[in-house]
Amino acid sequence: MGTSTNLLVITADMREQRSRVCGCLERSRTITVKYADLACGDYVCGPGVIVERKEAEDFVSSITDNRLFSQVYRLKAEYERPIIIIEGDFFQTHSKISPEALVGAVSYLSVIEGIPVVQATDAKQTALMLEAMARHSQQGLGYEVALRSQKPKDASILLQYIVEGLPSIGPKAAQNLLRHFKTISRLFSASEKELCEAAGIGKKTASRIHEIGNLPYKR
Amino acid sequence: MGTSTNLLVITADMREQRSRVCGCLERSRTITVKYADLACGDYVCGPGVIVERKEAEDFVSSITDNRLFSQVYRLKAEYERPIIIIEGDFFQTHSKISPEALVGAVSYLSVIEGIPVVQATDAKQTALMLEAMARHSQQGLGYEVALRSQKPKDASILLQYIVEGLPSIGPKAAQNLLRHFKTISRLFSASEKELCEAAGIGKKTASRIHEIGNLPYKR
DNA sequence: ACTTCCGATCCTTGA
DNA sequence: TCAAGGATCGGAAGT
Repeated sequence: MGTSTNLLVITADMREQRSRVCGCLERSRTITVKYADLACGDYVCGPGVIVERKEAEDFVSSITDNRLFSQVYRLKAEYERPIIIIEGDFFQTHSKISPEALVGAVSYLSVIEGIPVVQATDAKQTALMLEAMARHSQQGLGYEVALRSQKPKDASILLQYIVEGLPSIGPKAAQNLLRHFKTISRLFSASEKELCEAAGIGKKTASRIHEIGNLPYKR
Repeated sequence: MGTSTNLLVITADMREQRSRVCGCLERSRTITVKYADLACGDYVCGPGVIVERKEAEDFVSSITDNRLFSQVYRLKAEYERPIIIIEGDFFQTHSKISPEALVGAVSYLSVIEGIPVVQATDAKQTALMLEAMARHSQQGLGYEVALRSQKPKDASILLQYIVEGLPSIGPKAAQNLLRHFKTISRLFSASEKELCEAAGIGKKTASRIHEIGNLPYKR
């Protein structure tokens, strides 16, 4: 078919510049690679399409140390269609993580977060995949793309994120505190006794929170 | 064991009944397998979650004879969240299809259709995956993922860490804010104008901080 | 992601 | 009514 006309652009994160994937992409005739400092993700393949590329080892360790989940949170906040590409076989890493955890992670991403998880065998295949994604998202396939609707960006999750910074406060306690005090400002002006009134917050936790809120910064 | 309470149901298509996948599923303690004549797809893992399972060879031939696309159409028409599981390595089939076409198909499914394409090595892994998907779609995670982890222990660093949770506030700005206000409590009770007095904080950042500190939590 | 472990919270008892 | 005990929840750390 009388081919294509428009130039395809992929914007890659600076840190990926020296990767084999970028090497392959730059060799491609149909793709122009640009570089930028991306706040999250590694490759922008088209409007709203962000790809986070992870080598198998890195995928596994990002599960282990919780990086994956905060990354997903940011990807979803900034782009319509985040995609994760895993390079290599993550069941074959030398980590002691259980297979259930790996399967669970993929299921979590697909079912709960709605993020496609694509597996590639090597950098070359990743590059090929990125190229196809760029083509699809920039030129479409002849008809309009029906993207799943994205939830309106939720500021409440941001508040929770901040409150979770407090020691011994996880997601549950953060939600309870915010439900009770409504705003962060009020949360930090509350007395120890008032803090106890929030569900799940006892004397001990209350005093810890209060202490930190009023602890003078030394430096 | 005390685990869960509600049992998980997966509805499989009749034609899958004698497959190894169903064998594995039926052996599972947590899953109940039911059978039905499904109009499309192979496994219903939860409300709106349909899985189409394809062995590598079948995946490839479904591309060449265009079956894949009509199947996807039906899956999307009937279910909220279609997922495709490919069993085996589809780059290793005996078909003459080009790698580009394979990669292109996966990209199409992910980018344009928003359908996760999950690769499994064998029937057992497929079963494991189905189980996780059933659990996630029927019961959710069962817990909440922590937005932040590895909180620092040292007091001053902790304060900085908390303040860094604010959007567009990095280490530098956090330090400046804390030096100026000394405590988190005061920082969050400050007015917009007062916030500007801290080094490196302009009108825009100040208003952002103030906004977040007084933003009511919705949930 | 999952599992395990431990401390904090909450709930019941019983004096 | 309140303190002591145990059941439960939630956070943190490890795989």
